[in-house]
Amino acid sequence: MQTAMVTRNPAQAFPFPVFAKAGSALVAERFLGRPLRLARGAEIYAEGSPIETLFEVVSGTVRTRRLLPDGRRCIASFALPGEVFGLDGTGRHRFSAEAVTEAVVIAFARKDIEDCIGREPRAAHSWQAFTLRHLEAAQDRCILLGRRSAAERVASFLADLADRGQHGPHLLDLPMSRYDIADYLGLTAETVSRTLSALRRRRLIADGANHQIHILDRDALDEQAGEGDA
Amino acid sequence: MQTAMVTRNPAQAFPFPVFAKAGSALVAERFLGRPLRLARGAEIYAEGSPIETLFEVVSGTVRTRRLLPDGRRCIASFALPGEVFGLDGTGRHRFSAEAVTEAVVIAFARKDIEDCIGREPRAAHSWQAFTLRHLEAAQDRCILLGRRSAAERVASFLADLADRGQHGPHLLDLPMSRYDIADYLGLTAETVSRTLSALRRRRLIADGANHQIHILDRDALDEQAGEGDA
DNA sequence: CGACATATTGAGGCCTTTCAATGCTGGTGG
DNA sequence: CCACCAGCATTGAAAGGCCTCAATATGTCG
Repeated sequence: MQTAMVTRNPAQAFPFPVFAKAGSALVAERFLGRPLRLARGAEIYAEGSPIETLFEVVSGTVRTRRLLPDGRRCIASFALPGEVFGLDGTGRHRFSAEAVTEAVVIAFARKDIEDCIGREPRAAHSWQAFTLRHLEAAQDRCILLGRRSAAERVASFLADLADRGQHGPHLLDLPMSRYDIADYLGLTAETVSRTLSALRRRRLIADGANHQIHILDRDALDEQAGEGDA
Repeated sequence: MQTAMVTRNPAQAFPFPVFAKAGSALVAERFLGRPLRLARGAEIYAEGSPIETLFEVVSGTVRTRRLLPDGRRCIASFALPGEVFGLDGTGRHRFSAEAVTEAVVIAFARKDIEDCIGREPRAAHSWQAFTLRHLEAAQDRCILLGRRSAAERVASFLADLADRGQHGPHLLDLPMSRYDIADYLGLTAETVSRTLSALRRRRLIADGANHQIHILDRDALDEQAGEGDA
């Protein structure tokens, strides 16, 4: 259960401050970033802009996404409170980042982090593990997108959000639109909507107030998600 | 063109020895790994086994893949000569690795590499960039799998292999089976076969001897692949 | 050369998409 | 305070792309 959570949620393994788990208190104190307050829909950085900063979400939800030339959109990740985003390339951002809801994020200068890595062996190690966990998540997503049905993807998404969220395994926030979810799962908004309706009909989930979802039968949901992986 | 190649082919950015680009000759010499000769289909490591080694391909082709509980298979990557594989998790392998063809690979003790990272700031930096490039590739693959048609996926795959291969941009080796390609692209073997036939019919490609493919119209193939990304 | 795995091709079906209409909700201004 | 508006969600019907099942070709290795 614990390990599954880590796999599902690479970013959360690094609670604020970013390097808290670097094994060095000194490190943690170096990164007292600058907090940003964001309106709904606000762009945090654009695709193609140079990478100078990493961000940690304090409150709200952030999405990173790319637009294809023909207008198709892909969402690479949603960042929840406590998670880090901005790690999407070596030199320039290969995705843009926008606030899904009102949000507060903290910016960390990437330069500072890299300097630190150069000086602090344990930070380097920790940072490496952090990146690897993101890589694991991306690989799992490839499997989800390549080999799983719409029903499995949506169930898996809900289970993942519940595990990453702050309301326990049976309640989750779903602040993003059906279109965002669809772009994240490689589906259409209509299919997402239909799949959610089917889950409601089967009494696996129920709607709550404020875009919340209650998971009524977590075992059945996990089963529908395809048992553990992804 | 050059940058596109790097994006497509993260592993090749580190030719043998693994750390040749670490900026430190000293580093390169530390990793004189042990060469392994592999028969066709031989397993190099199993899913779930502890990660102790990283591998560089000297000759032949290697695949990393996972089997889902219900028998569906996913291939995470193909490693070509000069490329590195084995970087698929923090503690245990989350994929297995097998030789697609007869192959020679060189094993590097991960422990040595991590020790080195701790001691050599430049190695840490270099390693970090290396991992990030793998992450970029995985993210691009998510877009490929989530938002592109069968025709785009296959064209993109061929273009990618040509860029990574050693015969220039108009000739490539295709040693893996249609099933392997299908499991890599999130399709079925039949669809891959049909798509290749369509490309042949349109004179974008032609078969060569020994599982080679000639790219007759590279521009058209890139166009079919969806223009640059992926 | 023969046996087996792999590749190709065809026909039909299913799942997801597309197109379209309706209902809902939250924010805004009269 | 309420009505209106715009965006989002839901649902339906039809189409399309990819998959499944099946048969036939090709090639590869003993």
